[in-house]
Amino acid sequence: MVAGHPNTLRLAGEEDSSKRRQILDGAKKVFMDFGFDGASMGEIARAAGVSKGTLYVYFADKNRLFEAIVEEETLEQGRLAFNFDPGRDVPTTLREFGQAYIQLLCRPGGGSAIRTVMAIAERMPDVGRRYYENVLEKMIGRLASYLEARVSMKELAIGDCQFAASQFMLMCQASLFLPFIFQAAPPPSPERITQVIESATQMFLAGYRPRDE
Amino acid sequence: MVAGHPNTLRLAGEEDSSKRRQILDGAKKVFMDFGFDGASMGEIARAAGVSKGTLYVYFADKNRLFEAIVEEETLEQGRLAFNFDPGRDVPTTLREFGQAYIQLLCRPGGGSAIRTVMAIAERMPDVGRRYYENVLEKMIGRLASYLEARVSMKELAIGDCQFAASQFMLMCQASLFLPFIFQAAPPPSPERITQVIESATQMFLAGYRPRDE
Amino acid sequence: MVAGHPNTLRLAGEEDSSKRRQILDGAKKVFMDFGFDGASMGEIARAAGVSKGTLYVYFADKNRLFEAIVEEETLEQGRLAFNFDPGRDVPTTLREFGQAYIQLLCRPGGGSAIRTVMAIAERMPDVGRRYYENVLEKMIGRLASYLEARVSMKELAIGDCQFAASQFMLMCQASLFLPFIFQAAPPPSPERITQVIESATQMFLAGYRPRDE
Amino acid sequence: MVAGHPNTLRLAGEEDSSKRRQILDGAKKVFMDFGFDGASMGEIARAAGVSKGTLYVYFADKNRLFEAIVEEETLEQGRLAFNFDPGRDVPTTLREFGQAYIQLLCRPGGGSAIRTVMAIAERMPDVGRRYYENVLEKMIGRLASYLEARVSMKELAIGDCQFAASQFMLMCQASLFLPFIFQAAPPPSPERITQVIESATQMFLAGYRPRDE
DNA sequence: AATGAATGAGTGTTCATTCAT
DNA sequence: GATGAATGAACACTCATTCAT
Repeated sequence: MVAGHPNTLRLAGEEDSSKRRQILDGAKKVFMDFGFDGASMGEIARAAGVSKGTLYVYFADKNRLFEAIVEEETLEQGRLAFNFDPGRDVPTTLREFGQAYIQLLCRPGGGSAIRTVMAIAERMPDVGRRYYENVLEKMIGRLASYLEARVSMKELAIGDCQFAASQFMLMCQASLFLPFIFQAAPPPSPERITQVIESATQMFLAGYRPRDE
Repeated sequence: MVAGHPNTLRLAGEEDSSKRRQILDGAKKVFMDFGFDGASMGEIARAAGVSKGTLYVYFADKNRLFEAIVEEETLEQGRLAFNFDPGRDVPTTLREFGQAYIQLLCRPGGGSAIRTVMAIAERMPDVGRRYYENVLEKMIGRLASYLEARVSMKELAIGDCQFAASQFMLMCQASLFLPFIFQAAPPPSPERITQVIESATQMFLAGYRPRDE
Repeated sequence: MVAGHPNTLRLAGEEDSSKRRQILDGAKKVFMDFGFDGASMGEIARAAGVSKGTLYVYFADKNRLFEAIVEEETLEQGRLAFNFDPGRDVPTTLREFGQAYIQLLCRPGGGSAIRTVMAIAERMPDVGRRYYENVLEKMIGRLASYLEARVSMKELAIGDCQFAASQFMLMCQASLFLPFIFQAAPPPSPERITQVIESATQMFLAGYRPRDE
Repeated sequence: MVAGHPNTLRLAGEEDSSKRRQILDGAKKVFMDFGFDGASMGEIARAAGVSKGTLYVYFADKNRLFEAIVEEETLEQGRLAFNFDPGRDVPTTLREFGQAYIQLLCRPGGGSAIRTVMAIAERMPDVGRRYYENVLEKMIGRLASYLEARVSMKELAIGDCQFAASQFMLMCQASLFLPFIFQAAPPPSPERITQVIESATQMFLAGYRPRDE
């Protein structure tokens, strides 16, 4: 009956129709602010400035709209550029990456994609998995590649670079992300973030600096 | 108006009535599996083996029931004992604590308290804050106290033990928690956990071992 | 199964058990304040200081409890004594009766039996009818008897005394009862009541004074 | 939040949408038959021939729907035309007005607005007050104006015309309204009404006819 | 394509009533 | 008799979804 929703027909690279764009923008705001269950299609329609019916012209149902939002966020965050020039020195690279990473996690304004996706991951495992793989794992992978490059330059001594990358990223979160996501503290100040990342960098270097014999 | 639900009258230490216990157990399962919004009072009643009406005999409303679940989980997790004997050596203490901590986070069986609380923290900030303070912050604090003891024994050189504790705990999660919570990987094997914690311990010691001059 | 509720077994004149009395008192207050639907059995139990279960020991259900209340109120108001001594002069008798009647109707403190019964009369016609017959019609009848006595003394010229009594009573309400019951005005002052009744009395006398030929 | 229900947007004079009209008609019937509490939204939906959800498209909640019904009834009854031409003689005017008034009060078909509003007036004082002011008080006022005109023509001798109007209206109810509203008697026959009003008219004239010196 | 009126299944909650103690 | 824990049917209300226009 439904011959296919517009979204399923879109070719890669085709630009969104303005209505579809409107909907995605409105829905993103509402989903991120209220979570999947807390967001109502009516609220989304209002936020998008379209009628409720129009939502269903572009998206088969609420799930699919949500998935589209997460997919877009996933792509966007997956596209984030970091300077992983293998020629750059390790401390600088780690510091800059750490900054960008924490800013992604602790985005002010509350509605954070990561929380929203975490929340629903149990009921929509594919959504969670894809977000993890395309954003976080990918980020880990890119950092890991950089680290490998420096390992082969003998500047670092790391057994499992993928794992080391993950370690670094989590250290960057220390004292920042959990209080933020549990609403136990206001978003951290830039100064605090800098301190934390500096410490993570030092620790990382202390742990993975090649041992002089 | 209502002079108080049975739960508000319970004395400390008084054991739960069996019905109340049943409800808490059923509700915990449903809330943890489906999240606050995804859980319906009907489903909870069914899971608890009581009628919907009975739910409201023991809890004023869905929010209060949820809060009671989280409170209980909070207390239970906050009561978790770790061996922080200041006389024990650092590597052993960190390893054992790390194991217990990761087992708490990555509890098999899906429905995890931490995810459920995270998910709702934006709309129920008090619930989120209390969980963080009474479980995670408390755990950090206890590890920090231990570290301080070892610092004064000159075995560690740490500026901010609270922060260092947080760093250690996050390192323990490396490659484990995020894939788990995003449903991107099955719960990690005990061996994998041991490896990760060993690495975190080594890194921690490398970073905070006192420098001989 | 139920061999008969205590109330159905009570002999006339037997005094109420204290529990039954408590229930009637509590229920009366709650029913008069909130109406039949607005009153809950729980609230009634609380007001009566007994358990909800006990309500059902004495009364088969909410309807029967309500009927008992109305019945009691009916009897009580039906027992109200007025001085209808046929020897007393008409103006005095009318004035005094009018006062008592208005005080019955416009009882301060809100919860008025008459409103409560009116409200439910469509759904419980028997209750309404019995209240009307045993209170209002009876009152009309007693006034009518008095009037008849004075008619036979040639002091009044009335064709239908029953109807004339009804006319007098309604005139006494002029400007008082409707604003009161529609919450459009505070309960009338005693002075105002006196004026109104005086006017009703004059009008009545003007209308039913025997015509001298 | 919600920018306004359709009803709030209606321009004066704009005719009701057919659905809105259907709902008002169905709800009126159910509310008048069962009272505010006795009426369920499901029953109203059925009576109106719409779905429950549709009720909430047009009215924010049950209270608002009820208020709209009463408001409409209020306006309709407030618009009732009476011939209060100051040139018409008093007995005719009173008789005709009395007829119309009693027909309003004792409308056959049971469900009477006046009873329904009375019943709820304690819990919804505004609704009660507005009904009284816009229907009954207004009617009293119009009769009072007519009486004043005749007073200045020396045809009547009345101190307080507002009060006299109220007296007349209540006398017209004698033996009619209370039995009707308490379900103690079937609606009165037209002949009976005529008699009652004739008597009220006579009494009124007897009381307020100017005294010849 | 876009609308928005309409739907009805589902929600949280209340409450008259029952019954084991 | 008296209790109060427990029930489940009913309620007001929400919201994802449909469909005639």
